[in-house]
Amino acid sequence: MPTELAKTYDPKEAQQKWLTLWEERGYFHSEPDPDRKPYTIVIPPPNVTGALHMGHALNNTLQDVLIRWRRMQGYNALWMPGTDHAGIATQAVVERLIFSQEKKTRHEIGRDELVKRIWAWKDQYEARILGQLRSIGASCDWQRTRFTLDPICAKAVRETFFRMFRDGYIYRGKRLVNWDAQLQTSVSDDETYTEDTKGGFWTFKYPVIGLPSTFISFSTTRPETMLGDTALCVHPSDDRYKPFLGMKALQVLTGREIPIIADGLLADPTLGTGCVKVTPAHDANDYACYTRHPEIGIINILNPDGTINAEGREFAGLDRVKAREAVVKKMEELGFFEGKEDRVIPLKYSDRSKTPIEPYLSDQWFVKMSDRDDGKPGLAQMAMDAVTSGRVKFFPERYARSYLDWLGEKRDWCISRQLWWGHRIPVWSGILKLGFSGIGDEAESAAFGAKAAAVREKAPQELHAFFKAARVNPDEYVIRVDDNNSFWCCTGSERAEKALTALQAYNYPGDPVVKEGELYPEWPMSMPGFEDASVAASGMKSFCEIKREEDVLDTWFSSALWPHSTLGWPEPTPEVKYYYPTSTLVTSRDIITLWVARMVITGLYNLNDVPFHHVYITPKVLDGFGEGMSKSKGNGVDPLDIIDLYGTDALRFGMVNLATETQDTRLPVTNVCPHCGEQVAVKQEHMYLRTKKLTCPKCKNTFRPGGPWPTEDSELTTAKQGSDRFEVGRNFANKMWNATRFLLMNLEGYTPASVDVDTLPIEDRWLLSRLATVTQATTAALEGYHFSEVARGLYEFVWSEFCDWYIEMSKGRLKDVASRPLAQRVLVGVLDGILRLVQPVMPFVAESLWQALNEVALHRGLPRPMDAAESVVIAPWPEYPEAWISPVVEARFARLQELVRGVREVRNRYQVDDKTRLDVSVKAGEAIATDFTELAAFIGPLAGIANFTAGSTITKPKQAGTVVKPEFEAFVSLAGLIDVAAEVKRLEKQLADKRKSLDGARAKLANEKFVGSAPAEVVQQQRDLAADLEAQIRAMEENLRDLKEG
RNA sequence: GGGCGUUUAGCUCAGCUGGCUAGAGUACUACAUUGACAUUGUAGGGGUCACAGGUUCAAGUCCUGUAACGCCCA
Repeated sequence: MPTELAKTYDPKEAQQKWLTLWEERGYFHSEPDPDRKPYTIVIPPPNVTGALHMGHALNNTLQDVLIRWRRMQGYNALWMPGTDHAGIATQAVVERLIFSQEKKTRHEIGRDELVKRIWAWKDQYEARILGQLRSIGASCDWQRTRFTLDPICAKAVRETFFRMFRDGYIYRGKRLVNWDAQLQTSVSDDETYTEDTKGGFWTFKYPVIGLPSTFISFSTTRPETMLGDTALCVHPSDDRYKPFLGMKALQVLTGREIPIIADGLLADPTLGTGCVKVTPAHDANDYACYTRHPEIGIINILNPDGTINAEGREFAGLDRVKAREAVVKKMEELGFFEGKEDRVIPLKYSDRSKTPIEPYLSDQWFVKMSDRDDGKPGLAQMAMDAVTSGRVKFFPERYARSYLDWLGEKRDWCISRQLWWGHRIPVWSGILKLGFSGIGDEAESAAFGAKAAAVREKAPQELHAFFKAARVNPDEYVIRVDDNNSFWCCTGSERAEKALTALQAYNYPGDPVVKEGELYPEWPMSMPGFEDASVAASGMKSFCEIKREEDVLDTWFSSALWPHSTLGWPEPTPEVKYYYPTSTLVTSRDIITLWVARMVITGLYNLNDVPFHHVYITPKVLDGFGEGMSKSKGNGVDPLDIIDLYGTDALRFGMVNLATETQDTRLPVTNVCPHCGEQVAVKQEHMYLRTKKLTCPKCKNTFRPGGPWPTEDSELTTAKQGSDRFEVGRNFANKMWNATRFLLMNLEGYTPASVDVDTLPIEDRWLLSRLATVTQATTAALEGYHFSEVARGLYEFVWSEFCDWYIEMSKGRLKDVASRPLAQRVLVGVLDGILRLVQPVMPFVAESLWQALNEVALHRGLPRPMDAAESVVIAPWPEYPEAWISPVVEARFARLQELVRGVREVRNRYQVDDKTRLDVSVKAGEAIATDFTELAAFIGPLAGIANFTAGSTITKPKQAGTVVKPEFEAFVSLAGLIDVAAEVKRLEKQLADKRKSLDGARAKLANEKFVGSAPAEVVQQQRDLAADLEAQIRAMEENLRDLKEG
């Protein structure tokens, strides 16, 4: 006999043991195999800045459920893991760390060193995150782990960029970005937050040119931007200003003359003076106005560090805050200041540096999304078609709309980021050496123009010659001539990239390198690896320098390729051929646009096929107060705390259970007192890490509440966090554990054999009918991504049906030599099915019990026994004959349950001890009475009955508790125990309820329209209901009369 | 401002194409403690399904509007 199971399930032991075993046996590894159907998921790569949170736990649990289920179904299941380099987030974290430790900025340590440091950070955090994923049981193919910045992904990025550049999808343009003047980079909208800030609302006036003593007033919250004003703007219908339209005003600080224009979208006649200034380069609305009126021009007044540039004339060099003061002062001196009021203004801040954002016009690279007129498909339209045609489906369906709405705008995608951490843009700019000062007479200008044209024509030819000499094929690069005396060269291969890198580093003899302390300058004449090309390089360099773009690509550019880059594209690998397109993507709704849409675009563009067929959007886990969890709010929960407290199975069950259709779900959290284990509810005032110390109401010790604290507290232990929503899963695991424990204790003499379902006793047929139903429902729920239904269905079946009823009923049979073997077979067979059904959700407890069962009953199963798989992870997904499902059997069993529950209720009402056996008689129709008599052997023990009789002519004994049901009436003799007054009261209340229901049913039936228009079966249902109720009411009235008389 | 979603028992949620005498878990109450399980068992109390209209024989479910909350986009 095997060792007996412990009394409770120990998740920690199981987690460690099975993770090791699964990994050793390579169950999670997948290789292309044309004979089998693949099922593939690529993980949404978590970024390497931090730790996993509840959202990751949810998202990855659901992916794992799908993968484990499909693997059992026989698919060649691949779950591709990896992490994301998360450009700015990671760089900002590391920069902040370096600054706090060494007081150095990134400019001081330099690009190469910073990137080196970030790689070190990445190695550390990637390991941590992958470890966390493993600990939640994720059955990823770890051998295939990728990183968005690794060489394989880099190749895909370069190739995609190159193709898009070549095909004219990538262009360089101006764009108003959110500029972080502290970090000196643009940040995306979702890296900013808005906060109400004390500010001012100034009113100034500009003189109208040509009309002496005439001024136009306007207000602004940012006076310093006046330096960049290029127009005044009023509403076209505003009569006050109509005479001024077409005239000019004087920008008094710079002396520029600016037009007075009308724009209905920008100016609001009801606000302030009705006139606004227009600063296209420093305000989003004004920029939009500029795009409608490009003739007004656009002037950038800021340096990248936030100081005023030369356009600001006398204010140049001032910081933006100082500039504001100076501008206001000057306007006051000039007499153009009209007033100021204090005002609270919503101001945008950078999430990374916590400094105010400046809207800033800069050169950026874009991917063109709109339709094209050259016959090539528009990228946005392509991705929209994939969804409208059904090649990509969203679950729940409604999310297709956010996807289509967003893509429908066809806004170009800004892909450049002024960062050092990321894929550096593979483009070199050519800078022509023209030797022109920019100041000269017309003749000089003309000569210059001619020379420039010649050089512009010549430079690309020289570059082609260089590539030829460097043995780089013409299809490995693209040169595009710019209209700004320069050209762009995009490289599409590693060799081309190396060649240009060498060319950039190569110093033409005209540019000697003078090293500090050395007497003679260096005159490098050769390029390592490209020696043959040095002559061509010299030719090129004599009139043209090249320089690689400093910017890197938006992180989403590399994540957009994830479904194919991870498979090795652009190489024609067997993986790309076999696993692409992948099956399902599981992700959160806030990145449908940022990520999902872009994966579809690149998938279609690069491989001419969608990246996945299904997109399942996960719910969002909110805190107990309905707010989204976030690091800054400090209201997140660490999944590892949950694992520690309740076990991984419980975490996973909880996650699956909360994944409902409505999507948002609250997770009330407690702090677990580190001293006594008491759960202390988290209150809203604890948010934002405001509460640093809590006292346990039970043991009075103090601790620090759980949260994403940046550092350890030397004095207080930090509490772990819990939530009673995970107790359900923990208890469920323990329930299965104990059911198995019971079984193993009763398996002595187990012999496997086939069972003939038709000849099985009622309780077996009932259980198998339920098992088949639940199996079908579970499979269907998984197919439709109804995760919560999976959890609920299995919980209900295992706990309420298998444990509460079937196992209880089996206890008697197991003691009887004759019925024992069959009971054992069914118990073992059903448990076998349960463990397989549960495996995707709760793999650790399932494996523990599977292995235990394998020791004593390896050969098992229904209807025919077979050798069980060596691990439940690779056991086949259950499927049972449709014929097992029997409504008749289930109805019969439901009646039995009704009777047992009724008797128990009477017993409880009179507080009769469980050990005291009661006499029960049942009055029912002939067929039902016979049925009950046959089942008496079960009814007895379940309800604690001494003598049981059933028949159609049974009369109610005196002093009996009564149970009235539609199909029968049961009498529980309670000689001497009946409390007449209480019983009368109870019956009267029940009668009132029944009469009310009956009135409802009768009203319906009396309504001709109902009888006439409702479906026949619904009408019949009401008739049956009314008849049932009438019979019950009659019986209850009779019982009531009896009581009152007796 | 536009879009999407939510509002059902103290709490967390089911309730899909209308047929409900509105469910589950948890919390609460009572009883039960030596043979699977107190991470348990048995039973009980607890809801005008946010509000107002409408459609329908019939509305928690469909439609319109209102309110509150959440998310996304401007």
